[in-house]
Amino acid sequence: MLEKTYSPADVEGRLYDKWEKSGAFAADPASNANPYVIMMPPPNVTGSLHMGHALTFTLQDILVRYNRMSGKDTLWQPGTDHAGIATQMVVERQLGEQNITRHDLGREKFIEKVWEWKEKSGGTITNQLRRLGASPDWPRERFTMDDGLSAAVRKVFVTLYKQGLIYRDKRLVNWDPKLLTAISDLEVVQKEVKGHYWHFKYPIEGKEGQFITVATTRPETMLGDTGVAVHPEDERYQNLIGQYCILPIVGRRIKIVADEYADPEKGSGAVKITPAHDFNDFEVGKRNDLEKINIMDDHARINDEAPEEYRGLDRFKARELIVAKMEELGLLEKIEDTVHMVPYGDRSNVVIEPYLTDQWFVNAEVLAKPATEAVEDGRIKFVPKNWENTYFEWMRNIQPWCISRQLWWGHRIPAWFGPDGEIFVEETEEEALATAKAHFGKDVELTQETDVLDTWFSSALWPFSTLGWPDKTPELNKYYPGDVLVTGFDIIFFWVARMIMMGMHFMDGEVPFKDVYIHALVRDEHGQKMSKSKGNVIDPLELIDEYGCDALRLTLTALAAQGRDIKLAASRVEGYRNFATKLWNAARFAEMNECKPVDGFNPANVNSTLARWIVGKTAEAAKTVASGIESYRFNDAANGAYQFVWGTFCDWYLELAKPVLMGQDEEAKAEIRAVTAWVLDQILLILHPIMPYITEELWEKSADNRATLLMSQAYPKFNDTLIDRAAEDEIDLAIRLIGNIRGVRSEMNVPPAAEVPIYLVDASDAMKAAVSAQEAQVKRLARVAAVEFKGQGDVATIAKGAIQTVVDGVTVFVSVADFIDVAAEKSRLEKEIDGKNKYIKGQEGKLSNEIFVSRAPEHIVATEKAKLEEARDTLAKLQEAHARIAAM
RNA sequence: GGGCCUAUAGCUCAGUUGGUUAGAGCGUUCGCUUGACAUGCGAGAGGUCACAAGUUCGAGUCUUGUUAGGCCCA
Repeated sequence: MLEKTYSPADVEGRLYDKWEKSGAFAADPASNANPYVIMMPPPNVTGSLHMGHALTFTLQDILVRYNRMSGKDTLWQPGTDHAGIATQMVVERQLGEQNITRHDLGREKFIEKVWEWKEKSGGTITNQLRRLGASPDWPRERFTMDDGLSAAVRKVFVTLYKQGLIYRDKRLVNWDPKLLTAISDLEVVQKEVKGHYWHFKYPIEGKEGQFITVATTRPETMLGDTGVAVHPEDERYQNLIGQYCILPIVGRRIKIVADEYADPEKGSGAVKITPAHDFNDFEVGKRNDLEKINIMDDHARINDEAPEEYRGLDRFKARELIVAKMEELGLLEKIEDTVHMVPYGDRSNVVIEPYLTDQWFVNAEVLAKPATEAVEDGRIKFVPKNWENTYFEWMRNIQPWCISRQLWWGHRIPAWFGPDGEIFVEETEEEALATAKAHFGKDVELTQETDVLDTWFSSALWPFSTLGWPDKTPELNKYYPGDVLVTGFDIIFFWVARMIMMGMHFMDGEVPFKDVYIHALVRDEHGQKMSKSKGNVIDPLELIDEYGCDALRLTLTALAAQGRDIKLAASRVEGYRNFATKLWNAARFAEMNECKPVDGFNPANVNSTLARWIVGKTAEAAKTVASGIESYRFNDAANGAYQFVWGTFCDWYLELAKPVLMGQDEEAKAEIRAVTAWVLDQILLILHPIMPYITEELWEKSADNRATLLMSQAYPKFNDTLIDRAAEDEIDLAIRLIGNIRGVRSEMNVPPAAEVPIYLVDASDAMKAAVSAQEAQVKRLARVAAVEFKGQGDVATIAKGAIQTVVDGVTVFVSVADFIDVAAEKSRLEKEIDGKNKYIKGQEGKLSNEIFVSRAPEHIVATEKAKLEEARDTLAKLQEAHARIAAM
């Protein structure tokens, strides 16, 4: 006997172990089945499960479980990425507790420590994924620093280098002066900050007392100024173009150049140019041949290029001193308050410095071209489609991708420098030495590049590196390209774009996946982004503990409508937990009534109307849920299942089945038992991708000996011939009748316990047959003592003490005797008559409009006419009823 | 400044190609220890579909504009 409520904590761990040990998660390259492949975007190895993960992995798991049940050879490739900066920071922090820095250890020892950390703590997120019920092929789990994946990284690097698509260059990069590494544009967050515009006067060379005024938000960079730019058409400065001014404090002679970058509307219209410390100035400097002077070291302290008194100072300290000095020199014209954007590192949260260094770059423009085309011509589809714009926007303006990082943890760049700085790029040191020997004509000593690669460089290879590339493995052959990439929009640039570029370049132009499903962001119930600092983070594991994994999964699925963020409140999860309880109790009811699956049961062969009706509804529900999942309309799938289970199966079918199950007709009882068990099984199958635990548990418990796991069963797919219109008509009529009776009873305050007779006047033979067939059900559910059919002649007698309602044009007298309140019944009928009248007026207006009748499609006109007729019919009956009441 | 998105019941949201009297969950009101379930059952109230104009026989749905909010990029 099932317990009264479902207790997730007791089953989840056990079932997960059972699944995992059974091997049911595994792909089978040797099978003949068509593949279905999702490459799990590898979470950060330092990460722990947050709500965004819960959503993305729930949706992926739904797709995977559904396709696996649908007979596909399914590969869901799990793994984690090595998260260069994040992981290095974690381990450094740990060392810091013992007052050790990574420099104390040295590179090799430090990396050993990182691996130790990974072995010990790197499994956190994958274990949390198990708690979510995720079903990837765990034995195939990969890590971006694996030997195999590292070999792929080297191969890709060397290939791109030899193709001229990777190069080393001295360019401005985003430099993180705390982490001491370059970071990508995408790891920089622009923050609005209150600051100042300092207006400095630079003396014009040879013109005593003449100045040109420039405004800056970063006074300290003036130490690196090598020019002043004015707009070429700015009349104020025409005579100064080509002249020089003398940079105060430094004393350098710098040129005044004409460049359209200078905005005549802004400040004085003249702008100081620091090519080595500003991205825009870098371009201006290039156009005007200005010198690039780097005035900082990698900690963003002023270096030896600057006058002595500033050397070694932090950039912000230098700022103060320079402003003070300018003021002292009488060259500070004014200070304005302003609000401007300042770049911060998303990991370190310090101000990022545009910094001139040697770095390695990928020529992304070349790789982006085919990757853009693949989306343009539909080989890759974004769902929802509008994200394609975001993708195009970025791809068409793509910048060189800086892939080197000044870290220790990561793939060390396979480049070696000869004694003269000559670069040798090879997959191994031996090859590099050999190439160098050929180059120099003798053995030389090489030193390897100390930089490592951006983590995204290796994760971009994930769709093929995990399958064994560059080896031509059976997996690579079968599982590339994948079916869909599921991710959030914030990762389109990091992941999607780069995976497409790399995939197409190294897999003969073949795309890495056909669909990209972009899901929402999970926010708190007020629509705020969840963040630790706001304290509004909801921990998915806590929700799982409290409400069960299935409740969380169903909640996220039901809320995952396309194109809208998810606002999550615990109360929603509670509601869906109640759904799990409901399902549990339906199964419990079935168990109590001995509804057990019958071998060889064929839903097409059931006889009773009720059975035929629920079989048809089940077929419809299976279709709704399946097509929801297939079209990535997860909310439709969840709501369709919810509606069916609660609104149809529990609220109506089980209630209608009760008279049979409690009755004496053994043959009818046997059929209802069999069909109930069958429907319940279908429900478990239909719901399994969304709610894997409770369904598996009920599957196990609702029959004596299940041969296989639910998760390995075939997903239900039915023929529409199972839908029986006649059965639908009969049951729907019964439902309408019961609904109407309940409605008027409740409105007229008839005590719920009172069982009262009803009379149907002038019912058609068909209606009589249907109502008679469902009499027991109507009696039970509408609390009716007896159902009788009467003619017009009986009306006078039965009207007494009756309230009246009209169902399908037939007046139903609900004989409530003493409970009747004539005045209330009269006004109730008047209200109903009013409503009908209003509707009829509208319909008449529509149908008397000749243009509507002539232009609207025939079937629309026909249905509108039919609706009008029906309303008129009902109105007439209601008016008669009202007249009778009024006469009392 | 450029781009994208959103505005429907008190709240959170569905509403795929225009066509029933616009739906759900939560909340709320009334009533119920009805033999699976009070994590429940039954019945109700609650909407000028942001605003304006247009296209159309017909607009929550399409077009344009306005307002408000959000996100991305500069």
